[in-house]
Amino acid sequence: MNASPTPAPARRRLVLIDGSSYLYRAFHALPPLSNEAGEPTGALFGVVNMLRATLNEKPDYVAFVVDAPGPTFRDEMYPQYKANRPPMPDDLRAQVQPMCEIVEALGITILRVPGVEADDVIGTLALRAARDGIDVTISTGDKDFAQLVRSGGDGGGGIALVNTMSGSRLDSEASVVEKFGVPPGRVVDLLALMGDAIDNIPGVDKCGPKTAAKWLNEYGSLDGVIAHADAVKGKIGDNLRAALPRLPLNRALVTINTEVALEQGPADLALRERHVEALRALYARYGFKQALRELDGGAAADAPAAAGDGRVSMRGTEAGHARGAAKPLDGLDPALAAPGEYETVLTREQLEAWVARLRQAGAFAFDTETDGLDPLQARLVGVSLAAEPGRAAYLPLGHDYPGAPAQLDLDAALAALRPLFADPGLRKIGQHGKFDLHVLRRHGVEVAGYADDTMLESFVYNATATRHDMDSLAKRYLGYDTVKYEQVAGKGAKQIAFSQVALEDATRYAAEDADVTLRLHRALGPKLAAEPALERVYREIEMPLVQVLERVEANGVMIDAEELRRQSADLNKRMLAAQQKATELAGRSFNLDSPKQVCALLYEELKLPALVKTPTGQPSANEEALEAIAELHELPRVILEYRGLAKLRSTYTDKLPEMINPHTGRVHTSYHQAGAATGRLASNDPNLQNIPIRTDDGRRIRQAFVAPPGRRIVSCDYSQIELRIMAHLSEDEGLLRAFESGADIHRATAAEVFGKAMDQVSANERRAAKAINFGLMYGMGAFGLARNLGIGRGEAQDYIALYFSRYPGVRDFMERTRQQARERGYVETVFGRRLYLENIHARNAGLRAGAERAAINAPMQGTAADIIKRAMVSIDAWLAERRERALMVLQVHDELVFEADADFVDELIAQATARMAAAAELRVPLVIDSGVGDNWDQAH
DNA sequence: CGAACGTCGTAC
DNA sequence: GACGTACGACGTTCGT
Repeated sequence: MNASPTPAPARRRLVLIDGSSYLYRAFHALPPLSNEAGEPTGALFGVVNMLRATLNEKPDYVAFVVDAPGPTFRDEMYPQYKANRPPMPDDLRAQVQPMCEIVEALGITILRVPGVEADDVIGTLALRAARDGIDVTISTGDKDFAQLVRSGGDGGGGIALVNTMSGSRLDSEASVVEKFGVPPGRVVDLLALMGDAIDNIPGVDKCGPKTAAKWLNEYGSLDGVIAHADAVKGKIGDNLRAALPRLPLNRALVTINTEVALEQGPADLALRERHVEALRALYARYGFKQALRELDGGAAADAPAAAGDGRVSMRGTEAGHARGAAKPLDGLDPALAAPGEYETVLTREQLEAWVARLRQAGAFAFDTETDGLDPLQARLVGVSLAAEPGRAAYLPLGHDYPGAPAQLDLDAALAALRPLFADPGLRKIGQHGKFDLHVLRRHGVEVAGYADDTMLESFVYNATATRHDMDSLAKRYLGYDTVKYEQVAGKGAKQIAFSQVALEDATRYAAEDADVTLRLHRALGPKLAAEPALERVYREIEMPLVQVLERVEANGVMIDAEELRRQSADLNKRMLAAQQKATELAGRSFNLDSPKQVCALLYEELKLPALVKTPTGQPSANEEALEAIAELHELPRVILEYRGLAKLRSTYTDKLPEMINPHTGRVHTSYHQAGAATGRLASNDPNLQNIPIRTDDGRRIRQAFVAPPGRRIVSCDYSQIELRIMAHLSEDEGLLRAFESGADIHRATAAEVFGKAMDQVSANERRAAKAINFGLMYGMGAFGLARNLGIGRGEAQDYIALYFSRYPGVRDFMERTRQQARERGYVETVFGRRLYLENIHARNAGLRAGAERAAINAPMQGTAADIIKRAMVSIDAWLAERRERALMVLQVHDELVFEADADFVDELIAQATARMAAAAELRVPLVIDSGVGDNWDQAH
């Protein structure tokens, strides 16, 4: 609570596990699994997972507490105590012993105290530890323990309650009040009134948690309720008066005894070294594969490296939050953590009130709900809106199920919203809003003033976090668990369309989306604003790009499906021939698509040498491996032939025609703006950024990317943009001069490295220089270069050394970059985009080296991404008045593809190349190559 | 039977 | 172990 200037030493932590509770709950919650020997394992499995989760939190002390056989003080007090509980099922009883073995092997102390119930052991230890300043977590499924919860502070530890099966957590008085309606001190009174069927304690008939809490808040305590029992009216009042005599006993029974005499104290419960071999045997016996893997591989998992020099790495702050502090997200505005109130808008009046409220607010968050995930085909089902945290509306417009309430007319409702969305002065906030922009546009609503996108805020703030979806962001930045889509619509075969979801559930889910988006923006906006460089990347590059990408996606690209079908047929013919040949050579049939079967055939049956290994150490059947043995046998070459053909057919010629949108007749990829950590876009559904070009068979596919009659395909691409950026960043004189002169850069490099005149450079020397140029940008070493060029490692090392002696600025730049990564924990692009390197201080040398390579590559790849994004925004602005004449249809990292009227091509090329070249001011010129044709292949 | 993982291969 | 960033097809294994 009280923030001290220097970080306080971490509190010691004790976890008390209610073993019996977990065993029972896991047994009933999980399906009756068994291992290969037929022994039941379901409950065991649940308990083991819970234990592993518990140990991941690295507690200092742990106890696994179970009931000892024999009567306890409660039985003496109340002979019927737990009398209606059935005997333990045999299948569960069989799991008790193995469970204890696993607990022991994990290094956890098992406590079983005769004559004392597990609850009282836990209560006693919890209180003692808290008094000693230890933070206590009680892990149980039993809500009775809520009576012990307290916040830490003033030298005392806190006592928190977690239920790992439901994921719920009570860690403060306030959270208990929120859940039960009464503070921890009144929980026993509440339980006494409610009774407990499981323990055979009858409470007040028809009195549940709500009534009990109401009475307690009215009369202060159980004694107060008893004193005023006559004042309670109605049937339930009679029930209360009938139950009066037993209420004091009830309270005694549910009160956890915290003063039991115990031999052990908290200090005796220190976690011991786990017994790996014993665990391995137990896990193997019961078939716990995941636990086994963790046992074998998990030890290598490094703790995330905190960034050096006291700068706040986002990763670092997260780790800090995660460490079980009482408030999961310190420093968060409490208004952003309060529960929300959501309204279903069904009437004209409600809608008008919301329209007024949104306009009044000057900014609002919105989200659309649809009947599908393809933004170019989905139909609108509803819209949600929020203008202040905690208050949101869901406007259902297409829910259709038996008994669905009447909803506002779609067109009328959109007509009411249209002026809001069209007003550029009214700021709109979304999460992955490109999707919603598509949907709204297709329903006749144009959006202006799309000002903030929380996905992009998160991406620019820390691109390293791989997920930027709303659920993850809410968890990460608000400590908030959202309602999941599956929770309202089901999953798998049982999933229903959102239009079938009951309005109540739909509102809970959809309105929350808008609410959480707004809250996230309130949380992330200031974080971003505190970093001016990042704020600029977000404002000046990413946000303007959203609408541009939306247009590029909506434009789509025309595909000649007939051409692809012809190619598929041709590929198919050749695949069959290759397959027949392979069967002949192998002497039997096998699945050419299965690396496993290929390996078995080549290395075991045919005894060919396995020269290449996969990253997991197994013999590989990849191209390199097959090439290596192609001299020894005909079969590898045939497999390679087959593979090349199969790849083209399955990934491209068969797939692309399937992806044609029936409404537009074109293919619309989706660009993922927060896809690549370096800032590059990623393309999917389908991926149009990896259409083949290097081989003739592959390149033919580009002939199917066409323009309609009277139009042409125009391609403009940056020439050697990443190398130019390397020249800019390194300020290496030789490299700068080479680009200044406009020479062929690989030839110039070869001339420098091999000490020749430009026109004396051989094809082979140029090839080597090109490999060096590219390899360096990826952080490649001598080994990689040697493999790439098929030369010796020593020779490759000589080339690299020679290169660095000719281009010393490049060497210095690379060293500077590595150093910056180590010191600050991140590297940045020319425009200030940052990439944090998680593993830059990893103890594992492989991970660390990988992070260093990424650090070297990211400024170049990322700057190139920034530049083309800026160019896209600029070109799109110019095209705004000329959309009939030309469309931007594809982006492939350093290339933009357009479709244009034949008589507009020259003007387009002039503008596009000029704007691409002007997208950055570097120390070298940006050069753009362009081409025109009837298809993408010709345009290159 | 679907999810997750491993392997392979395409692009820049 | 050894070249950065992606997506996706296919086979296989896992877990429900």
